[in-house]
Amino acid sequence: MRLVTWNINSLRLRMPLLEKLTTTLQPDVICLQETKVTDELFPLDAVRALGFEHLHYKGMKSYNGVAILSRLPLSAATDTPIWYGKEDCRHVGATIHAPGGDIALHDFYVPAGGDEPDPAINPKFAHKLAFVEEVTNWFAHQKPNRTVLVGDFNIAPLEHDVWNHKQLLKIVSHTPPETERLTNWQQTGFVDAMRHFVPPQDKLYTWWSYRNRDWRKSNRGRRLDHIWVTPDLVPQLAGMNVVQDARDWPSPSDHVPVVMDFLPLS
DNA sequence: ATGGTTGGCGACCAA
Repeated sequence: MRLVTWNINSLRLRMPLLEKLTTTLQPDVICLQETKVTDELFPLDAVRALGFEHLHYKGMKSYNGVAILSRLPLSAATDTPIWYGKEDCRHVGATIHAPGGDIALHDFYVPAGGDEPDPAINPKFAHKLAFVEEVTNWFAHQKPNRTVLVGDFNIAPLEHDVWNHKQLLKIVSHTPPETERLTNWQQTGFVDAMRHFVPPQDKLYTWWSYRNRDWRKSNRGRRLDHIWVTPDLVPQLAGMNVVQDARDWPSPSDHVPVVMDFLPLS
């Protein structure tokens, strides 16, 4: 099974890029964030035409929005909480009925958190911290197995998940309050599947700001997108690929897709 | 300390 996570930054604008991703990489499941489209306006026919017959999505006008596109049958989760009391379309869950057995899948778009890393003066940062805490508590009260968490977590937890660790310690996405909370969330029972393939001392990015003339030359990236799995799935991990070329596709998202291959389950 | 760019929408805000 080939799984992709991608913050597409407007699904309707980037349908041609979704098609390119699909034809070149042939994923079985794609998790999208920032679809920026209401459910009524979701491009259902175009997505089905790419081979994704099984869908679960939740969108709103202008902001946020998450979607799971699948070639494999799925059952949409109905027990996902309303985080921070806001129905703002940052999480969908589903059970994927894969050939070797079911896999639970969660697709998250964690709040970006604004610019000022102080929850007392920045409500967006307070929202971000509380969101991660609530999600952590939810998973802490479960015994997850055969579970995959993906998405744009908007936090780069490790020193080499950013281009300059020291300089970014005060920048939202890499501050200690965020990275500590992300670690706590992960420790509710998950393994960082991307770092399973790339050692922590190697740089690893999935996002490069639009605000760079030449993103490749400056290479001021961050790893904001993640794939976590429960330990029982680690033996099934077969390969990982950050599709860095997608940052140069026509009219690109500022995030690139991350691909994870799983061996058949038994 | 500041500016750099993009998307969505509607005459700015979020990232």
